Amino acid sequence: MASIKDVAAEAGVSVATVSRVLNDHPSVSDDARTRVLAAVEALGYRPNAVARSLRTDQTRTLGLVISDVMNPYFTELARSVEEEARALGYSVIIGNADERPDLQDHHVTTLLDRRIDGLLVSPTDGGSPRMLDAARAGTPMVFVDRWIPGLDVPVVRSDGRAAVRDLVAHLHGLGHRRLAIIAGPAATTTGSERVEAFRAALAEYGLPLPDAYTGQGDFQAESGRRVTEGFLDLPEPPEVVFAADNLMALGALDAVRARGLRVPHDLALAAFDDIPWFVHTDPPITAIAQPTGELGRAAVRALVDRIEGRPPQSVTFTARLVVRRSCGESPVTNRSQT
Amino acid sequence: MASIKDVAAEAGVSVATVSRVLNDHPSVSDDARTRVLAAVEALGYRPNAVARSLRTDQTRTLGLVISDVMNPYFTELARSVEEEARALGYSVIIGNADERPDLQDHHVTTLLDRRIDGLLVSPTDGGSPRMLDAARAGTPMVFVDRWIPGLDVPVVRSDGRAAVRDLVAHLHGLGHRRLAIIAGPAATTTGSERVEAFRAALAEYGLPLPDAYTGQGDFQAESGRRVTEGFLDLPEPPEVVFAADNLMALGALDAVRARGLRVPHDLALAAFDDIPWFVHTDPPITAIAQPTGELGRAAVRALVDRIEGRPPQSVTFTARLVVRRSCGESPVTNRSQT
DNA sequence: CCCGTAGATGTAATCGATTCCACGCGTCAC
DNA sequence: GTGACGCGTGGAATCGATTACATCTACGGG
Repeated sequence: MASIKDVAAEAGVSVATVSRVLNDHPSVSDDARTRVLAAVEALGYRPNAVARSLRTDQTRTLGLVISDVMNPYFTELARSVEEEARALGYSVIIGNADERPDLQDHHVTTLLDRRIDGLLVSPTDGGSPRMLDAARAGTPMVFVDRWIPGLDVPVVRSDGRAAVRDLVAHLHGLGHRRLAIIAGPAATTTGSERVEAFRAALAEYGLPLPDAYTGQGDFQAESGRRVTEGFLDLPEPPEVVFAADNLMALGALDAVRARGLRVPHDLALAAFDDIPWFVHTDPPITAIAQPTGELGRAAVRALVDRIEGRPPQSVTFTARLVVRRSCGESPVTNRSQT
Repeated sequence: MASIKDVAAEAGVSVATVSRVLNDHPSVSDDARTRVLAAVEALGYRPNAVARSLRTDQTRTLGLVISDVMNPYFTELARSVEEEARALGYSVIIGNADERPDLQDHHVTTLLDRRIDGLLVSPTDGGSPRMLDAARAGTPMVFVDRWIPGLDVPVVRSDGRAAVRDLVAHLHGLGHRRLAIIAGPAATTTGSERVEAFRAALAEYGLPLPDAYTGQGDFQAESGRRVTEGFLDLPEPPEVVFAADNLMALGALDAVRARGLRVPHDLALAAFDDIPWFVHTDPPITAIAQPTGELGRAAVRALVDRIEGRPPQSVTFTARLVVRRSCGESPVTNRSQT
């Protein structure tokens, strides 16, 4: 593969001049520029990004560490992150942590070894040592969706409290009184926040959230199934199950079906995180939708601001309730579009 | 950030010795090794992968260029690719082409500029110039799922002909005679192959595949919707629609619903590419399932073989039919598990 | 006792870019 | 006429690693 030296030789100039042409530095004669460009064309030369990175100490690459690529929410997040990054001239390397702290650490380490310019993280746990070190050492970093308290790292996320309140109002209006939740891991902010929001909203209606109605999940479908089975085995099962993410809602749906029961007739179901598929399930699932694309784009902008020396900003979006049919028929006026 | 020089100074040895310890070269004294390791620990030193790559001319990184990350089939493929690559000591950079040749080119260029060790591609079109150049220039490359004829590049894919035959048999057994297909872009191998397989299978039953029943899609949901609407507007609409990928099937489902019609009662539906969600749609969708995980892993192994100097092998897996309820009730004996 | 050899280590070249510094030359102002 | 200045250019240092080659020491055999 041709190097800058070959181009210089071909054009009859020094490597310095070639470099100047390539980075369009002002002081290059038209003549030299033309010859260099011709040589570049003739040799099919492309600058070696590795060498350039070594010298300039920047890779124009962002790392994105997410908890689970197979979760459509994160897939969409990853997609929007890549799009915005590309628009700003950066590439993205995605690390899939699969909700495992050890994998998360592995990816953070690898990304740091590759000297990525900045890190976008949706932490799986309370914060692995590697990540904390990196944050404290000043690696440009932004948390997205989930975050770790006590670190001076901007957070881009969405607030679901209002939407959870709307959801509980909707459920209460439908006559439901025994509401249960499948929570996410307590170590994640989204895991605990959603439970708290739900509990608070219930309290407004004077409803309790008994321990028996608080199942512990891990954001994966299987845990949704397991917890839901537990609920159904209760002497007095809940009337509604609220899953703290979309995958667990799917597991819950499976569990209900496996018993030959029906949603919403025998058990109503709602989920946090809306995804396109929820329109097509039987029945369509009522969910709380985050502006996922906005989230990803804002996170990238914050990170790039930080990298390029501008002050980065935390951003909080607002999630909203999308009513479908999985909680029972609702008054037409309360109906959102599919 | 500490460099190898700092470590050398701290340990009181030369950088050469540090490098030897790090790459566990045999001729290093125990004493030196201990001191170096202590210095590494003390400084929290991590080798700079960029510098290492420049010198050794290998990045231990694979590029994966796929057509659409949001398509669950490709998401799963990407996930299995990353897993296998990690197991073999490689990282993966994913490029999402969004079925756009220009984006595909952009990603191939960027990946090549970064001097990735090898490229895994599921081409969007007949082959962009950049890719053809790279293939001919000897860049280690493997095609996965889709491929470009006439290139000396191993192909890892699955053969759906038998499954398509099974599908047609299933449909014929259910009494359907007017079968239509939503094809993918003719420029992609999967686009044209699936139509051919379908046509051939129909021929075995003496059934025609009229042009009116051959809709042109682009592997995206919207095209499935559009084509299906066209079918429904026909004086004699088909009884079954076979979508050449999962997203177009979803679009078709939407189109049927939008007219207040029902699947399979008014129009039966089947899809190529099975995904977990098809179990949960209303009705569950009959699909042809590829061993996606196997595909991804085999592709990585082939590519790494090529990179490390072993002869790479093309691999073809076999897809299989998974019968659900979207084509009508079928005899219990013919029922696959969900 | 000396030489050959093997093991441990250091010096320096190298990978492919960027960039500081110096140099030559032409132009312009005084 | 000359000094100052600016432009275009090239030489060489540099980024952080790897590795060929040289050097030195110790040890064993003849």
